[in-house]
Amino acid sequence: MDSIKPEDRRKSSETFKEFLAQKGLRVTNQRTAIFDAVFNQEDHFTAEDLLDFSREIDRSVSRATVYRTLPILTEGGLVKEIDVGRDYKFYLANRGQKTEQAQVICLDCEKIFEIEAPFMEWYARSVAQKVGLEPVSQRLQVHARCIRLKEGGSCPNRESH
Amino acid sequence: MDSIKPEDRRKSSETFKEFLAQKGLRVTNQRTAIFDAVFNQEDHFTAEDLLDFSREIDRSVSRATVYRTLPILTEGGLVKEIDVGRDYKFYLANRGQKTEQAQVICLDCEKIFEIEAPFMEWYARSVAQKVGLEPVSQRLQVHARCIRLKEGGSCPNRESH
DNA sequence: ACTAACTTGAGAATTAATCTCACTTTTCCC
DNA sequence: GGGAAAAGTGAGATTAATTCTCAAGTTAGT
Ligand SMILES: [Mn+2]
Ligand SMILES: [Mn+2]
Ligand SMILES: [Zn+2]
Ligand SMILES: [Zn+2]
Repeated sequence: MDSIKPEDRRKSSETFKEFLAQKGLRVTNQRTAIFDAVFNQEDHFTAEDLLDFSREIDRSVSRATVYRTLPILTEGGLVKEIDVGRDYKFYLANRGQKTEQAQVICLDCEKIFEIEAPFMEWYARSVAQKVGLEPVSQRLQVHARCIRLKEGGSCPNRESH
Repeated sequence: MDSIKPEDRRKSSETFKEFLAQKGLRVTNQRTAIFDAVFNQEDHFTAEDLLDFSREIDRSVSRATVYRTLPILTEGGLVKEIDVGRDYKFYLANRGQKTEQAQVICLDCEKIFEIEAPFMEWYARSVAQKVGLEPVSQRLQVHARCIRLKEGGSCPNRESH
């Protein structure tokens, strides 16, 4: 449906080179492949997913380099790291969404939705204030079920949401 | 400061026996030790912590049994499981607090505070509704810093909070 | 081109959590 | 009280995401 325009991807790729240069990091084929793989994805992906995607671009990418590159991307704000309490993490290309987003995890289809949560920062601040602390970041996760599927049957993972 | 009264502990222990019986589970020394260890703790603890605490009560408790018992306690609502994104979980004796609690994690002293977060359920509902989902549970985590300690120096982990 | 510093791949290591299975313990019936 | 079946347990092996090690390959200035 809404795939990424090649021009956007190219532009992002330029940004990435600048990003690396600016941090004194070298531009390598592997890092570029990983970066491109990240921004090919519309949805959440795991490190292992990313290894596969990256290898479709550059066969030589290794698991170690994926795991080494992800922190660079997340700390640089290019990728969002999401931990919903499983024993592996999810990642998401950061295309400049709002910071006030919650994760709604459907218990029926396991899908994760990034949903705007207005005033979340303000709300978190009001909570943290109670112990004399100042928020640096906050996250809200909601585990939920389809309103429709009250009884048996799986969640319509497709267009339903 | 506010330690648990022996009578309360004994009462809880009775509740535990009923709890097990009612689920068709057997009352063993190990389970009892683990339960007592849990309710000796005021604060958050890890599975490994709990192993130590339990062994102080019954030397024979094994790691396997701690890990087997924790799900029984959490599913039974006696213990609250808390995942703040580290690679191990925390647990907390459930003494019947509000369900609307957020975790505020101090980045200076690593301490986790369970803080009341009024209207959190309502708020989560308003977010989940946007994708046609109905909340089953929700969690808000706030990473924060001491308002005072803007520059160097460690967080006064003691009475400060 | 030269080279120092950086980066990488393969596979070993780490570690929270789970699993296996021979051996106990608990329950429950007599 | 025994006795047996079912449930539970400990020790140690296993799993699996992630991190580490280090020899070999690359990058980016000179
Ligand atoms: Mn986790
Ligand atoms: Mn793990
Ligand atoms: Zn769904
Ligand atoms: Zn603190």
